Amino acid sequence: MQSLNNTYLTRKNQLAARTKVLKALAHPTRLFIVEELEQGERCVCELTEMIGADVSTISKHLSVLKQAGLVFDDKRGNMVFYQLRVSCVLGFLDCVEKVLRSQAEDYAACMR
Amino acid sequence: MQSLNNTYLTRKNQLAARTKVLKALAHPTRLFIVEELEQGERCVCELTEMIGADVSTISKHLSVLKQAGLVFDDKRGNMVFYQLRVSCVLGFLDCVEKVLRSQAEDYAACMR
DNA sequence: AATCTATTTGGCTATTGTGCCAAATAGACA
DNA sequence: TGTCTATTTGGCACAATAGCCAAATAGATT
Repeated sequence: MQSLNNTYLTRKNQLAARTKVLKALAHPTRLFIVEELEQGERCVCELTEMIGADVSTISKHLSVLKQAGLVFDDKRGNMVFYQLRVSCVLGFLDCVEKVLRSQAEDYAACMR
Repeated sequence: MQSLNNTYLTRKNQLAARTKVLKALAHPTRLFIVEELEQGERCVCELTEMIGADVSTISKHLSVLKQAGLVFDDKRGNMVFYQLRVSCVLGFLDCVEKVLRSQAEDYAACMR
C-alpha cells in the first residue's frame, strides 16, 4: 500500500536531514577536504597547510562535516586525524560531474 | 604522469563549479522539487501548490536549480514546465541516505 | 485593446554562513 | 610545573541566502 502522504509538510524532517548532509558538502573547502580524505586520513594541520586558511576556520569546517556524519576523528597524541565515514561520496560526486558536463555540452550546442 | 598541482588553489575553480551544484540541492524545498521531478515534469503552479509557499519563492528556487544545470524549463501556453536534466540525482541521494543510516547505527551503538 | 492567469523580477528584512583573531583546552615533554 | 604544539571554541564583522510583497512580463481569451 503506497502512502499518499508524500507531501512537503510530512516529509519536512526527512528533507531537513538530507539537506544537512548536502549543505556540509556544499562548500569549496569542505569538498576539498572530503576529496582529500578519500586518499586516507589527514590531521588538521595537514589540511590547514594544504588549504592555507586559519586553523580555526579548518577546524570549524571539519566540525560541520562531523556533525553531518561524513567524517569521524581520532585523537592521537596532540593531533587529531580525520577520516571519511562513508565510501560512497566519491561515486556520489560523479553525478555532480555529470551535471557539469551536461551543462557544458548544452552550452557548446548553443554556440554552434 | 600524475599532476602535482592538486592543491586547493589550483583546484578552486573546479571546486566552485561542483559546489554550485551541491548548494542548489542543499535546501529542503529544492530537494523536494528535484525528487518530485524524478517522477516527471511539473509546472510551477503544481510545485507551488504542493509546497505551500509563495509562487515567487518557488520560482526563485527553480531558477537556482536551473542555474546549477539540474533542470530545464519548457514554456507551453502561459505555463512553464520544469524537468530534470540528469537522471543520476536519484542514485546520488542514496549516498546521502547511507550517511544518515551510518550515523543512526553509530548512535544506537553508543546507547548500548 | 482589455483582462485574466502563470510566472519572473525587484526590493526589502530576517536569518544563516564564513573567516579571522583571541582565548581556552589538551597532550607532550623538558 | 612550565612550556610548546595542536586543536577547539567564542565572538565579532561581513557576505550570502531565504521568503514575502508588489510590480513587471508574457501568453490566452474575450
